[in-house]
Formats: sequence, C-alpha cells, structure tokens
Amino acid sequence: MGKQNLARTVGTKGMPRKEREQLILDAAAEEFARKGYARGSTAEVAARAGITKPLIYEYFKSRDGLYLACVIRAGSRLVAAVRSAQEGPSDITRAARTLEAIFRALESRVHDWALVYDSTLPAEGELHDAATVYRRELNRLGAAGVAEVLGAARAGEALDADLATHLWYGTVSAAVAWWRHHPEQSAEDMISRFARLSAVLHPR
Amino acid sequence: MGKQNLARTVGTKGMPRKEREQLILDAAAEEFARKGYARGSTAEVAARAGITKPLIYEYFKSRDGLYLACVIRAGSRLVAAVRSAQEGPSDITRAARTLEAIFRALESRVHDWALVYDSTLPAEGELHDAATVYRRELNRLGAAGVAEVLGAARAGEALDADLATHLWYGTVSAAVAWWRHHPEQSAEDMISRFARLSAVLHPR
DNA sequence: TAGGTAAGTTACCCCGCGGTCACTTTGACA
DNA sequence: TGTCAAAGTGACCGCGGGGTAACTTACCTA
Repeated sequence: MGKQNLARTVGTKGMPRKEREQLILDAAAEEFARKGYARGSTAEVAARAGITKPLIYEYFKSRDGLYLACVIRAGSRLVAAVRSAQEGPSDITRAARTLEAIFRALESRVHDWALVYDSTLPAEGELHDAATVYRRELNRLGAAGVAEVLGAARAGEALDADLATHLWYGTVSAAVAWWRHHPEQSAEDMISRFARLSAVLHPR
Repeated sequence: MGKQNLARTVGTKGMPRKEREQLILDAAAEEFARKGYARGSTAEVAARAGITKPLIYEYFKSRDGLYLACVIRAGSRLVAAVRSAQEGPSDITRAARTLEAIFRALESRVHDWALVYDSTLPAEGELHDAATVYRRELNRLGAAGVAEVLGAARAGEALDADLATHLWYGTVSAAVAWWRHHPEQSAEDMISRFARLSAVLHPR
C-alpha cells in the first residue's frame, strides 16, 4: 500500500511529468509557429518554458522529436475536428461546415495550423512524413467538400481537381495567416467574414 | 585610343562581370527558392554557379545583399508585368488579366514568386523592407481587381476587403506552389485551368 | 534523519555557416 | 615578353545552435 504509484511521484521536482510535457509543447508550438521550423531554437523554447535545454532533450530526445510531438498534437486535433464536421448532408454545405470546423478548432490555437503546414520542413524524413500524413488527411477531407462545390462540373481534367484542392488549402492558410495578424477576431467572426465573401463570389 | 574601355576588360578572367553577376543571381534564386531564405547557403550558391564563396562576397557584399539583389530582380519583373496588365477596361476582367500577367511573367521563372513571398524572411530590416515594397505594390494592384469582382457588394466591413486581398494572394501563391510541382504545365495551361475553375465558382 | 533515485542544471563539445585575409592566376597592354 | 591590376581561390576565424556528460538539488521511503 502507498507504493503502487511510487514511481510516478518520486523525484518529482516542482511539477508532474505530464504537466511539464504539455508546458514544453505549448512553448515549442509558439516558438516554432512564430519563427518556423527552420529558425526556431530549442534554447528559446526552454527559456519560454522556464527550464533549460537538456531537460527538453530528456523529454523529447531531439529537436526533431520535439517538433514531431508538436505536429502530432496539432495535427490530430485538427483532423479530429474536421472529421467530425463531415457528418451531415453531402451537398454544398459540407465545404462550409469543414471550414467552420477548422476555424473553431483553431480558436486560441491559431498557430497549430502553421505547425502542420510549415514550409521550411525538410523534404524527407520522419518529420516530413508525419506532417504529410496530417496534410494528406486534411486534404482528403477538404477535397470532398471542394468536389461537391464543383458539383457535376466533371468536365475538368483530373489535375483540375488536384489543383482545386491545393487552392482550397492555400486559401484557408491565407485566412489563418490573416487571422494571426488580427487576433482580436473570434472564430465566429472569421466564419461570418468568410460567409459574406463566399456569398459574393458564389451566388447560388 | 584603345584605352577608353580598358578598365572594363582588364583582368577579366573567363567571363565579363555583368554576365557572371546574372549567373550568380540565377544560382542564388534557385537555391533560395528551393530551401527558402532561412536554409539557403552561400556555399551552395557558389557551387551551383561554379565559383567559390569569397567571389560572391566580392560581388554582393553579404548574404543579405545577395538575397536583396534576387528579390529586386524578381520583384521588379513581377510588378512591371502586373502593372502593364492594368491597362484595359475597369471591370471584372481586370482580375483575370492580372492573374494571366502573373502566370506569363513566371513562365520558366516560377521560383521568382517564392523569393518575394518567402515566409522565412526576417521580420524587420532592409531585406524585409524591400520585399514588403514589392508585396505591397502587387497587393495594391491585386486589390483593384478583387474590388471589382466584389463589385458593389459594399456591404462588407473594411476588414473584409483586406481579408479578400490576402486571400487573393494566398490563392495565387498556392497556384504557383502547385505549378512548381507540375513544371510540365505551361503558363497558358495554368491560365485555362484557372479560367475553368473560376467559371464553376463564379458563374455570371 | 539518512540515503537513494529521479529531476534538473552547468559547462562543455562539435559542426556548419557567414564572413575575411593573404595569396595565386589571368589577361590586356607596352 | 615582362608587368601590373583585376579576378579568383584556399584556408582560416567566430559564433550560434544542436546535443551531451557530469554534477547538484529536491523529494519519497524506511
């Protein structure tokens, strides 16, 4: 008795491991989102988290390991949100629902998007693979909505659909980037802005 | 006589200065566009250009000076192309003309776009200022086209117009990024793809 | 309260890259 | 063909950042 959770607390200096882990991840997400994968530094992350560099390596093995954890957390959250927005009618409204889900998921976590879509990630390797998994899945889900907007306009070649999907996420990325410069906007604000614009562009 | 252009040719080892300058700029543009400002290295640029590092510093003073020259060349070309596309009727066709001008200007120079819109540029300083000048000008020109598409839909707030302009360039950037992955496409191909897509999205 | 173990830190190594200096090579002209 | 200035290079420095070894500190148990 009194021994079963010994290993959990022994040596705990100041903070339980899980909690500190999230703290580091928060700091890293902010740092990497601000400066990008290429320019973000582990020392800076440590400073933000109020600890020192070696502790980060104790927790995450390497700089890439740290970024990987960030991407996984951000990516899986996003995918879950977008996935749950797929329920409902399979018509033009799906694209709007998807978009709204993205904005709501990013509320007060705007930088998560930048982690998954960081353009300075290496072109190969574990990190690239992980990011690609989330991008591909978000792409797949987004493509469904895009396809329904394009509707029966089957005329286009296969590449047109591919391009359209890229444009979709390019546009969303631009919107998110704009949002980061206007942090006073709520998710609902963004949603209604987008609704207004798309009404002008696509009057049905 | 025979002395007036002495200073031009004396010591010319292998190649006149202007020519080598363009050669270095080509190599740098490719390197920086591939890896981004943050990760591009001067040694690699030198290798691509078939010379050594100190010569780059002889020609361009510093790494930032080199990038600056790249941005100026790329940015001024783009601005000139887009500007000349503004002549013509002030109606919905302007946005299309602007877009076409961009694609044509980028034919066989796709990476020029990435140089001006590189997201890893420092947030302040001479380099940032220069890039901002071109971005702002392209933005201003693009905004005119966007405004005419939005038309009399004055209903939106002022911020909506700002957002719309950002979305415009986000979308163009996405298209250019897609183009870089499909280099076999010609500018005309891209233009007609875009025409098809926008016809579906915005049937008038 | 003694001691053992995990948590956390200090001080260091190493490498890549921006940047430079002293030296060598080239070619136009007398 | 010898000379001299410009063109070009090899070898080096300093610094910043990833990564690690060895020490110190805090907490839990007996």
